Amino acid sequence: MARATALTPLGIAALSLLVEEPMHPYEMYQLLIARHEDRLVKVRPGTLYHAVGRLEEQGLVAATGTDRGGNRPERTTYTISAAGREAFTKWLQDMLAAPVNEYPSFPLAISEAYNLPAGVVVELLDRRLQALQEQLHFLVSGEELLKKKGVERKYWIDVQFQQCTLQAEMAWIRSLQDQLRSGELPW
Amino acid sequence: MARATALTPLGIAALSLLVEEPMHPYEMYQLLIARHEDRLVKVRPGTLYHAVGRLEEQGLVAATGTDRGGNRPERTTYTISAAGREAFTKWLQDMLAAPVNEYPSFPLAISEAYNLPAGVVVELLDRRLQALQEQLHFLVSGEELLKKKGVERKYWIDVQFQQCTLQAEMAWIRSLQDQLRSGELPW
DNA sequence: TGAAGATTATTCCACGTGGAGTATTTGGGT
DNA sequence: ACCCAAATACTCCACGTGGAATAATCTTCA
Repeated sequence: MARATALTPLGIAALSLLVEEPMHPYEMYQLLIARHEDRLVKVRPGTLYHAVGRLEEQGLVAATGTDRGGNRPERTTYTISAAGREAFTKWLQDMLAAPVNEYPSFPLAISEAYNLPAGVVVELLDRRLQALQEQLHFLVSGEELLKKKGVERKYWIDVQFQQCTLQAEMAWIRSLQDQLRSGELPW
Repeated sequence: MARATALTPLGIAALSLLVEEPMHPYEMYQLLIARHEDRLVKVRPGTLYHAVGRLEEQGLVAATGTDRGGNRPERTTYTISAAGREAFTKWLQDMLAAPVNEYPSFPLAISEAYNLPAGVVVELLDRRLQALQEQLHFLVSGEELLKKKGVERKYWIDVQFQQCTLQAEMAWIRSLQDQLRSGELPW
């Protein structure tokens, strides 16, 4: 029940699963992958075990029973505590209400782009646009699948958000390319 | 001259400064703060020294002379190497050409938002909008200052990029709020 | 039947980060 | 002339991450 160090995204993902029902870390891992949550959180087995361990130390989850199937290593099942539910909703509220700078590296690359010749920058951004286009297609078809399956929309609003920001980035890149090609932006 | 582990953003910022001229870590720190580069990279004195140390181990920079002013700890001046210049432009090209998922936490928060009542979500997003509005103002006034000072535009295109993505996020949030308020999106 | 490979389930270690700590020195006020 | 605060210039430690290692069991195809 050590001091409350800030919750990590993976810790949040774990708590979110434990809100549904108690489970053991490896089951969390499988669920996160199956649900494609790894699009939103970096999911790595090693990190997950550490994350759950820390949640336990902080008293947000508790180990409740350790069954074993066959002779495999025994699986420890964890259950979320009242404090865990509280910390989870608190994190959620904080993250929705207050933006935090997470220092993505594309803006940094953009700001250093003047170190390269204009023509090269245009060409590199072309490649980026292609990759972004693919991501967009992926998101759109994913959305259609979810719609077809009849999954309630409130469970996948993040897909629309990602589409929205993706399109904004693409539009900006195109406009920069135009300005570089036309010479409107002196380089 | 150890193996080439991936360059970190702060390492890139350091290299970028050393492209201009040799200097010692603390001068880098001052310059990064003075130029407000800490908007794009997380700049922490401790981390900076480590970052430069690693660059040296990788042979991307070299310590060239250690003067001392007064009786203060001696300052080691670093110079960028040919390999350093190469690694720098390579990073730049890679980052411009290929998007990398950096797992920002707002999408995660969005995707978990269904755990809160619709009314609360709307209210939390209101607060977020206010904060984003302030950031936008800050960016716009920063832009005006740079324009007034006559700084060439190629040195601050990142400001426009940030404005663009900020506005996209705000627009999306407003549309989500509308859908929640009107009940168009069942919660 | 038997070997190869995937799956299950977890531990361990090397690395980068960031906050706190340290020690000197300059500048500003009284 | 003196004291305090800020700046200068770094070092160190605790923590989170992620990739590799481990080891057993289940599947699959010849």
